[in-house]
Amino acid sequence: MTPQRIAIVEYVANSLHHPTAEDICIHVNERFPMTSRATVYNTLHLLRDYGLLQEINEAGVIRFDPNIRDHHHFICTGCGSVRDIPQELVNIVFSTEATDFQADDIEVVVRGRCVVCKSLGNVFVATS
Amino acid sequence: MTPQRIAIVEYVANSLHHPTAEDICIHVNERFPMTSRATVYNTLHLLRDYGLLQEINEAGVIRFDPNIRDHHHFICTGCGSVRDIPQELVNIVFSTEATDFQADDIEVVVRGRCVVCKSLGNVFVATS
DNA sequence: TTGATTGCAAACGGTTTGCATGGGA
DNA sequence: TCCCATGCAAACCGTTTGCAATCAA
Repeated sequence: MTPQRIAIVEYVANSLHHPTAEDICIHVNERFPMTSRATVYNTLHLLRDYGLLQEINEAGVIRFDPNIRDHHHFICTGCGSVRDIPQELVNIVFSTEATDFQADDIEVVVRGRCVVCKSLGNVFVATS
Repeated sequence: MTPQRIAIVEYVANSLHHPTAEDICIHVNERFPMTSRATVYNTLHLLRDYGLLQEINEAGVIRFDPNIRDHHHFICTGCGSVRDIPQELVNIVFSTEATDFQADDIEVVVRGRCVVCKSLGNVFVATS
């Protein structure tokens, strides 16, 4: 456990908005300048391999989610933010009779507008 | 409508496995050598803009799906293939009372092993 | 002649890798 | 001493863009 790793873990663990690797790089560098991308990615992949966080790939960009319980995701089409939806709120009935594959995991992604973007009338804003 | 465009449309329309842009490039070049990536992407984006196909982004790679009806996807963790799941097979009950966002679209991704990988015992094969 | 389509090559952005350095056990 | 985390830079891969050549109307 090095200072850089602690900073990465703390930042991801305390974030509610599923930061991208780039977000994490920027914030860790505010506390520990000169922290390289390699270190950030290396640490995040270790955490993932140990099952301490989830990777979610949204539109080609990997985001990191400290919530490892079964849950689903809401993605705002206004501001690009990603939030968790507790498993309990989503009830899926999936008829497996007509299928020949073995289902190991079901992921639900809900897209729409968050309360802020809804009130602001944001319809689409590039996530740059 | 140029020969290249017709080849692209035919290939995507007749494919059941949701080809990537690279897959499409390779197949179109078998019929029309020298077809450039720019042409393939350009045509695919046109088709998408006209609503004639869907883009699905799986693990950072864009795949193209000629099925534009509402449906969901199964992704095989053995061979990486992607298949459609008809809307009718998936029944989602989503309680919106506890949420403050506006849900516009729900996407379900089922991961598991297809019938072939199940019988071959494939657990994970890199999709290269 | 005009506009759209094409091929090429370079740029782009996020991610991964190779390698030398340096600190801790 | 050995191992492993680190920083840097380059490579990588899929995608996008700029531009000149070409084709059809």
